[in-house]
Amino acid sequence: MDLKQLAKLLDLSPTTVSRALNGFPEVSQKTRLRVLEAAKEYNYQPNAKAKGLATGRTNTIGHLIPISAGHEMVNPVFSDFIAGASKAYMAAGYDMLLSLVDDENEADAYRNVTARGRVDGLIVHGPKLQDNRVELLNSLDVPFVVHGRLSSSDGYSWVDVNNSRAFSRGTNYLLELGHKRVALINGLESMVFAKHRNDGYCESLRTQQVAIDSSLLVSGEMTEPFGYGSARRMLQSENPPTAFIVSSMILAIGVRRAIEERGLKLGVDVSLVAYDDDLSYLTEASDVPVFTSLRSSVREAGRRCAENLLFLIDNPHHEPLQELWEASLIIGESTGVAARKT
Amino acid sequence: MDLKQLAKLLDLSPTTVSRALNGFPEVSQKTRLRVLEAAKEYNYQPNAKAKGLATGRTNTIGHLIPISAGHEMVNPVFSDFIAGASKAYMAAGYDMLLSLVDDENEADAYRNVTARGRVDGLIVHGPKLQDNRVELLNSLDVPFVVHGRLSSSDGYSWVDVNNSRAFSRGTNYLLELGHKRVALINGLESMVFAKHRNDGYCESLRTQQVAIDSSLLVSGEMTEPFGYGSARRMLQSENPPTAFIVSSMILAIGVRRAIEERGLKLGVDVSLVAYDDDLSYLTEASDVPVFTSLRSSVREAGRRCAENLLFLIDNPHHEPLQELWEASLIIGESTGVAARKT
DNA sequence: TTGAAAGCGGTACCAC
DNA sequence: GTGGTACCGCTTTCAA
Repeated sequence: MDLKQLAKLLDLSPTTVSRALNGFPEVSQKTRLRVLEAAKEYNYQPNAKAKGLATGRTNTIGHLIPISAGHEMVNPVFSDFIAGASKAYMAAGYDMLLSLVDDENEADAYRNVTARGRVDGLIVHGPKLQDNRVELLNSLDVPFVVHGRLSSSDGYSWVDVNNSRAFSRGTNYLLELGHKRVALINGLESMVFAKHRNDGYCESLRTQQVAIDSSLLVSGEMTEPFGYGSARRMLQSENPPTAFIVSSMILAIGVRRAIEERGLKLGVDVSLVAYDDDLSYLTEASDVPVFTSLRSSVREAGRRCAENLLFLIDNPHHEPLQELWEASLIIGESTGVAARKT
Repeated sequence: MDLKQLAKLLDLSPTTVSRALNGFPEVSQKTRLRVLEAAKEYNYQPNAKAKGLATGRTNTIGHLIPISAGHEMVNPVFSDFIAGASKAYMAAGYDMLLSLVDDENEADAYRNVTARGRVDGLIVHGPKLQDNRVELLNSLDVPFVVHGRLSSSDGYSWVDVNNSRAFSRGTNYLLELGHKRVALINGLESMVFAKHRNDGYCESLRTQQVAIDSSLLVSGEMTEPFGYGSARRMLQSENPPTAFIVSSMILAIGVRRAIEERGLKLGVDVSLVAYDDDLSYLTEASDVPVFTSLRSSVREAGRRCAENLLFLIDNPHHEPLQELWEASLIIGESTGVAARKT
């Protein structure tokens, strides 16, 4: 069922039917109702390609998700982010175009998707310290919102959680428990979020006059093996850490296993603060301090990015939207934590 | 830069340029080269909407991912599946349209996306015991491939891993270690994969003449809290299990924690077989039998689904493609396992 | 308030 | 081998 057929059925011109369907004011109430009713009855849906061709819009947002070229890892938090964004798009009548691209083809992927007119806007995932995507997208003249920040925070739209604050609080928390040797198991050094987390950790140690021991500081792929291997190595050293602050749930699984394997007891011998864990259920089950998940807040970040982008699409000359976001990251309120005094 | 401009620049008709670009044979080698070169130079990309409108194709595959309406959970394995599929699409020049839909709006979402002509085909995720999507999609006359199977395996295309076999092997493995009380922590009862896993588990017990104890059998959302709560309850009972077979890595995290909290030692007091864990690194680090990850095989499943679908799109009247897949699920080769004799 | 007709940017038939 | 032209399904002037 297309517009023409529907028009013929109603004995109206396609023009009028289109106007009625799109809520133009000049259509009489009577015809509008007739049209809407018929559209519903015949389950008419306008062809997206035709509509897009005519309007220049696609009602589609592109998400190009970077994957580490070597080991096609996808960060699992993306699924939560995507879930939040998808909801916003659905509500606004937008679709989501998803592509996983490896770093080498990234620029081409952006050029491609815009040149072919597939999207009205883009979400930029996984900003890195060396990142030219903002520059590229500005030159392509397409609206976009970055999830996270680049090395500079100026001149583009972004939504970010306050990673440095979260990690200084987490570290403070462990220091207050009496720990002197707090290890940081972090994400890849090239990622901005990891730098921010590292900054927070270091700042906390500096403020508390604790020397930074580089042997307690690692960065890597957020995988269970990396968490396990790093923690294991540290725990086997002659001067092991008594506490860990860890950058993701996946890493934390590995860290826990290393702790367990070493015969140490979590919360007794070793403390652990994991960044994006979902340990809320422990509040009922034990007396370790525990706060709720980052998963729901990543979903919220997805929603915010999406909504900001949709706004920017409708308001092309608006200044950049920037949200630094504390929610659910404040230790004592929501970050995943499982720790106990040594 | 559009076709017309490019044609004018080359002093050719749009027709010829289009033909040259699309590899039609009747174009002279000389013009073809000129055209291709110019296209590259001006970074010409055909407008996807226009092309789609003219050809009736969209070069887009839709993935409608069901989310449990209540607690917007996204199964994290989806990100791996998506990664595999995305790669196949990329190679074939297709894009992926992703939408998360809650169960109530599912049928509408399928109708919508097809009626608006947004996709050339669909991947069906998360088949349930009660599922009318195959029927619906057949009536909508759109190519699709199911990841998994419905209650019936006939008359549609699917790619599935042999869940029942994987779980009977896992259970057998535990029984051979001497366990008599093996608990199954499974996914939601409404899901077909959970039924298949349950079938495998039960079959193994039956074959080994071990009575099925329904108190050792639970189904639920694949979350850490559910795994934790279930394992905890079982371990506290007067007749606790000595081994667990668990339906996902996320569940296994919870189960491990319950074991640990109880003061039991994994691999000594209790054995655990987790279905989609990534414990490959343990092979170096310990002497428990360990096999590699399901994550990479879910990625592979994504690739297979995608490739089968693309084939079906090009061969509309081909009979259904059906792949029952053992790879990486055979205990002793690849399923995530961490267990030890009691 | 309604309709005719000209695009949007390609493809594909038909003639040359 | 190449070009003219109708058309894909919708929106949007312009005229009535």
